[in-house]
Amino acid sequence: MDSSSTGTGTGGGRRAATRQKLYEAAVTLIAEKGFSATTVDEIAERAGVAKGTVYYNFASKNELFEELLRHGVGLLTASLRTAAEETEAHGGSRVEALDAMIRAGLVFIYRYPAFTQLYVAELWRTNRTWQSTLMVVRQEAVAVVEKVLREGVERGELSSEIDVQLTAAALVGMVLVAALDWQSFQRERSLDDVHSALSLLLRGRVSGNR
Amino acid sequence: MDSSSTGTGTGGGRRAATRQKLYEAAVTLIAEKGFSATTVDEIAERAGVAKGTVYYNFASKNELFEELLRHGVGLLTASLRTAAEETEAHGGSRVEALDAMIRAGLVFIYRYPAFTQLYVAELWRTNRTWQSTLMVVRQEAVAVVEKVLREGVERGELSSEIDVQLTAAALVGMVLVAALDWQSFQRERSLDDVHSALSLLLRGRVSGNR
DNA sequence: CTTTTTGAACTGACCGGTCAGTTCAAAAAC
DNA sequence: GTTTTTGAACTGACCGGTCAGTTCAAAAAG
Repeated sequence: MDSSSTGTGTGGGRRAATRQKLYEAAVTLIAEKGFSATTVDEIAERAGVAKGTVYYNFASKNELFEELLRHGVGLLTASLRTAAEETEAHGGSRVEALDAMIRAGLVFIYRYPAFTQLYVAELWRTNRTWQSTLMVVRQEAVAVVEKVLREGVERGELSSEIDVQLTAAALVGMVLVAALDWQSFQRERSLDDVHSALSLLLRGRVSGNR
Repeated sequence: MDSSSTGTGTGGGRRAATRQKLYEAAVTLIAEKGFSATTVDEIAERAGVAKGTVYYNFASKNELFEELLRHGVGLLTASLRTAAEETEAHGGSRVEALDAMIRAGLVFIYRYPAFTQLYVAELWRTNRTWQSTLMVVRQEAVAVVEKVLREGVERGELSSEIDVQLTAAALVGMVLVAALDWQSFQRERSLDDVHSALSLLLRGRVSGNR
């Protein structure tokens, strides 16, 4: 039993592969139409799998969704952490680490636009159904940004006036919305364009003060 | 005959009052549960109105939603424009105008959290149903920010390096996400706290460069 | 002033259709 | 031989939209 303990990886058994297919099918459908407008039959069909298989792999439509959330945010935080650590290893400043994380965030959204759409659409809902799951994964992701901000303040790279929590939220929002807008309404721009614009804001070079 | 010609306002006839009640009922329900999880029966019940009345006032559930979107974003853009104009009238800089608009945005989200949740949840969906409506109202709101940015660049207050469209998106995102996070996860903070944090970022005082 | 008429606004029971979730015997994969 | 998948059948609840009928304030008629 439990041959799928490794979770996602390609090495996983048949089971893991099926779950992956279901994730991919569900994420695009739910991003397009929302959770409750998406039917289990549709998910199964797009995944090329029988409906019974969905219920063999997940207890319910709800649980499929919650595990999808955990799965996706796990990928994001891993990516952010890597970006921060690599900057660290190369002796970069904390501002450079934040810059690298912005880029990592953009790359993630570029690769998984559907997941990002779905996450944004659900995060601030007053709904009790999966809010606990969402709060946990959100905190996991935000904590990575907060940590780097705190380090920046300690080292004197960042103003000690800043409110770490609120600034973290603002930075995340900046990246999230700029990236989604880029994907939805300004497809012609390059990732570098978007990254430059955000980098300018982060480094305080928009209003050319002082 | 035709006593309801005035449309919305308080002076409007019975019809306008009913529509207003339906907007208020729909906005909270849809923010909580999403569009398709919200039933017309629920909306009618919360508005204290019979189901038939919904269909007397709106062609469909869909149209009710679209008019709700237009209504809400109309309020927002009016508020943003006022903030910008008042700064102008007092001889304030364009950066101060942006700052005032950030505040106006926060006040709006504070007053209409449900509408904001719903807007964010729907804006970047790949759904074709009401995307045209959403694109129109979004453009209306973003244009106000872009205009002030452009003026700032012309007057030399803002760096000419900036990309107006992307920076506008980033600023909007910053406000949107910081405010929603504040409302959802950090209720104890004051509006001034949030405003200060965002103002710092706008004015480039986070990374104390130069 | 009183009676009658009008029609916009509202009501709520009802209908056709849909969906999540369950079950299970049999096949396929390992 | 065990695990996983299949796919069809079934259920019971729910939902968007319809429509025949009701209400009532104000206009028209007397």
